[in-house]
Formats: sequence, structure tokens, C-alpha cells
Amino acid sequence: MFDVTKKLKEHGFKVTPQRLAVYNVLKNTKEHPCAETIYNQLLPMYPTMSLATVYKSLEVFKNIGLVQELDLGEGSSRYDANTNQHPHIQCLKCGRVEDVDNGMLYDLLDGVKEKTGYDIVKQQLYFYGYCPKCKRSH
Amino acid sequence: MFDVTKKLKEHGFKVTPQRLAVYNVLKNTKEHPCAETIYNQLLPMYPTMSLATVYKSLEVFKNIGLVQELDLGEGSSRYDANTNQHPHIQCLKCGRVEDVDNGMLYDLLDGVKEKTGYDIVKQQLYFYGYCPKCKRSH
DNA sequence: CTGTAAATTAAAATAATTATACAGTCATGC
DNA sequence: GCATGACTGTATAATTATTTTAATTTACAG
Repeated sequence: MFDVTKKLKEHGFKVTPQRLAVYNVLKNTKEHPCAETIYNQLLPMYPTMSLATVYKSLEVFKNIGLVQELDLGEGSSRYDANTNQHPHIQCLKCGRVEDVDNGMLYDLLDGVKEKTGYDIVKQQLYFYGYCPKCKRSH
Repeated sequence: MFDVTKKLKEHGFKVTPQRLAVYNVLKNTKEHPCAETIYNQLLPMYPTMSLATVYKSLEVFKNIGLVQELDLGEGSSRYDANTNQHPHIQCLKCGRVEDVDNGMLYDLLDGVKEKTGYDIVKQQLYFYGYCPKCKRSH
């Protein structure tokens, strides 16, 4: 269990209410929201919050390793406070994005390393399909 | 071996020099170029070519399944005339993008289907690291 | 407390991509 | 052959997510 405040200070960033607020939204959701969604969620509590601040805060958290950015190809990025490297899956009907917790990833990684000769430092793995709820009506 | 002309006609699209030119650039490279790169490569031969035409052509080819779009997170899309679902890997130093031909993908797919209950229809799998050439100087 | 660098904010700028409008082209029926 | 109407290619303008700017405010070390 880490402390956001501590981590910010460690990296020489100031601890501001806006930053904590942005982080807490992400920490308390499974929705993988985009910057605008986070912004809209914060507006009632922080009426002067600006979208640029949300973007900048997310950038800071990305750089200190507390948040990862997801690009599902929707035109805008989504964000995830779970920074473990894990695949994501999106429903092509309802648009939800879920985590995929899969141990087989490591086998795949080893295979790719061996085939390509690369030193692999990160991945972005996205699956698209129809979720159990949407399957029927599909 | 398929015929681009035939495929275009089958889908009711006209066969234009511009479209063939865009397709041929993609077909004859392993570089996974972006729209602008394709455009610049065509300009000498097609001085009136416009970037919008390149985008439109790529869109058509994407829709009839002759080209796939890659989003490596660079801000612009890259394109690949190899439409097999295969992972890609990019070097974080020199920026090159290569195909990864890996049979283990199917095991991973089965695992993800089972864990999530989704009907999976496509994936986008990107790996990032340092290629053999750049490894040393890294 | 107070000074100072860093952060916030609103507004303007940027960059990739897409839509619009229109002139030209082509396939088809006559 | 030729008129017609749909389609294409192009330049231009529009769009949208994100970033930059610049003035003001804030966090926090001393």
C-alpha cells in the first residue's frame, strides 16, 4: 500500500487538492474513464477545475507510475489507476472496458522476446468483442 | 493471391489510379507507414495527390479488409497491408515497427475468452522495447 | 510568516483527421 | 454517340482531443 502524497513529494511535485481529487476518482472506479469524464465528475465539488488541470495531473501521475494511459482507439485516452501491465477488453456494443487478468500473458511475452530479439519494456494489449450481457442482443 | 481491382469492384468502389497507388505503397513495404509518409512517397509521381485522398483511400481499403490500421500511440495511425491479426512490436529508440508472428497468440485468445466470457472479434496487441540493433547503445 | 518556484486557470493554439462542396468523370440506358 | 445521375477526387473548412500560453494563485521550505 503506497501513499499518493508521499509519491508526489518524492518526485518533487506539489501535493494539490486538484491532483489528489483526480487520483481519487481513478482509484475508486473500475470504469477506465477518459479525461473529460473525470473532469465532469469533479466539477460539482471543484467548480473552478479546468480540463487542462485534469490532463496535466494525469500526465504527472503517469510519469511517477501511479496511473497508466489506455488507448482503445476511441479518439481519446482512458486512464487506469491499476498500473500492473494487464490486457484490457472492450465491448463493441456497450463500450465498457474491463481488465483481463491473465497469467498466460507471461508465456506470450517470453515467446515474443525470443522471436524478435527485443528487450521488451511494456505492452498494450486490447481485445474487442461482445460482453456476456450484450452477446444475446447482438 | 487476390486482386485489388476485383475486390474494389466487388464492393462497389471505383478503381482509381490514386487508390491503386496508395495500396501499392503499402503492399511493397514493411515499414508500416502513416498516411503522411504514404502521401510524401506518392507526391513525386502524383503531384496533385492530396492528403485527404490518401486518408479516404485507406478508409476504403480498411473497410473492404485489405488494410489494417495500427495505433502505436504516436498520435497518428500507421497502416499495414497484411490484414492477418498479428501483434506488432516497436523499438522505443529507432521507432521501427515490426510484425510479430506468434502462434502462442491463439492460446492467449482462448484464455481471454474463457476468463471474460466475451465473444472476441479482434485484437490490437503492441509490444514496446529495444530492438537488437538499438539494444547495445541503449 | 514570507518569498519563490511550481501549479492552476481560461483562453488560444496545435495537429491529426474528417466533413463539405463542387467540379470532373464514368457507367449505364436510350 | 450521348444524356443522366451517381460517384470520385480535391481543396478548403471544420472538428476534436490535447497542449501551450501567460497571468494569477498556491504550496511549502526556511
